[in-house]
Amino acid sequence: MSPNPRQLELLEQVRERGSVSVEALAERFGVTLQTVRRDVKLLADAGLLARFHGGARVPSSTTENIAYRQRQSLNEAAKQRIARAVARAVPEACSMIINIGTTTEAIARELLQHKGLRVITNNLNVAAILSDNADCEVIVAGGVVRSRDRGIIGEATVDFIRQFKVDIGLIGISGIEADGSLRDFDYREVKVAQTIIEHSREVWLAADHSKFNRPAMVELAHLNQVDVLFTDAPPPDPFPTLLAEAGVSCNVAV
Amino acid sequence: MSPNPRQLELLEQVRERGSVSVEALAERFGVTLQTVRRDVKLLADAGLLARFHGGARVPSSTTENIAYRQRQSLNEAAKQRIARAVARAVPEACSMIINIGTTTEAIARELLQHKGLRVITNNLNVAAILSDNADCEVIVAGGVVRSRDRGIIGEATVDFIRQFKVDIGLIGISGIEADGSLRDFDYREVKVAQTIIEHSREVWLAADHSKFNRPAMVELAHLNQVDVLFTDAPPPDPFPTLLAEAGVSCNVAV
DNA sequence: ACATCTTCGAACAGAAACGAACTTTTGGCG
DNA sequence: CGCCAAAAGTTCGTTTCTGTTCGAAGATGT
Repeated sequence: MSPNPRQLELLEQVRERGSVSVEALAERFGVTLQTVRRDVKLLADAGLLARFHGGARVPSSTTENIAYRQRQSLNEAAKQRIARAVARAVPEACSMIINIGTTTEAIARELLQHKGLRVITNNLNVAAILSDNADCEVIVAGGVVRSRDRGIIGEATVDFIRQFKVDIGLIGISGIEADGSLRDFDYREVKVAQTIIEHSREVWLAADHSKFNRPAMVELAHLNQVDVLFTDAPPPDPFPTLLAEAGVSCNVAV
Repeated sequence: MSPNPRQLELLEQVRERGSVSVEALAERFGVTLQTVRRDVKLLADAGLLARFHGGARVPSSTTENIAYRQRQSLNEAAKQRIARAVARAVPEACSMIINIGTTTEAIARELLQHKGLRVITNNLNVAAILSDNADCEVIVAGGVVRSRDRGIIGEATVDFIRQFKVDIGLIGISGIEADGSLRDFDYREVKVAQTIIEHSREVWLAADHSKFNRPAMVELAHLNQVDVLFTDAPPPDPFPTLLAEAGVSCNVAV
């Protein structure tokens, strides 16, 4: 089978929103319900999506996973903008480590056209996305898979990442506090992120505006370990000062 | 093949716009539809673009992936039966290593209801499937991701797997020859499979009937390293004798 | 459990796209 | 100028896609 653009976009729609009704899809593409059903059946048979009475959704869907997908569609536009800005800044043929997070997944999608990348990641979704880029060597870190977001964490993951040293370490986080500390919720994920920072020549942080002043439990790092911050809106006080003191260049995506 | 200027520009057009209709291309170049089709066919055969009914688009390996998915639907019923048989045989709360293959993915789906499993895999798809089982610890092996089937292969993968010793090693293969040798196509995958065999207390082989007498390049192992064979039809001669000699118990799924 | 409203899927028909075979044009080259 | 080969155009039977219709299957509310 060779899927046509409509079918590919259908897939994208479903992946973006988690689930879409047949009717909405028919409307979107200006075709009849029956045609959408045919497309959906085709893609479902290929295992690329799952169907339910009235529509289609992403194939994997525990409750947790859906929650994650929904979080993914939160601030979707902001994430997209950040992702594009990051992708523009990434040179061709460089090596990177990319960690867990909905923003980093958006970035991975934007990197599909880059040539000669070598990407190490502890995020199954990032690995799956980038494995579609024939001109990108994807290395996935070993370790325990967390079902919530398909992140790979744990001691083994840390050991695995230690083997490398890359040009760019790209991390997403849960929160930045007013003292300049970067924080996350899961202790084991923090360990991985710290290792990524240590093994990157340059550290890029991707965080949309909702992350500023958002509290999280575990301290991961401090702003002065970061080289570039990518975000979607000018940071609120006191962050401009903090960023300047820490020598972080701030890239606000428009 | 030596593409003419029009064909080169056609390629460029497709890459720029993602996908273009045959008609638009014909218009663009002032030639007939048939000529465009000839060009498109040529470029598609060379793998430089993918075609769909009505036009052409970039050969995103989502497409290759779909080809893989379709292979998955080949002998689907047989694989499903094998998968169910394997799942019935897997005790609760055991540890396993599962390798690459469409059959092993079907098995992963059947294991979604098992409790207390600990699964190590070098297959991103298996990892993704089983991560939906909240009561299953999934460990993914680190290494290079092969875009064709999202298998993880290479030296790092071998090293990673060496850390473990599990109850059951579950492998799928490309072919079993009449001398009892198990074979596959990719050298690096074979290395991984060998390591899995070494680090499993018991080796289970899943192979549908199409695998018997199917030639493949690289020798992976021999039947006498296998403890149980799961298949969907009684093996043809001379395999019954071979299996008996090798002490392999054969489980034919009905 | 029943009635009702949706959604689904099979079957058919018209339209569009395809591919094979054949013809025409184009551009050397003796 | 005439010949030849390669590229492009033409024609036509075949395949693929899409919309339509209608009975079956699935959801929903009482």
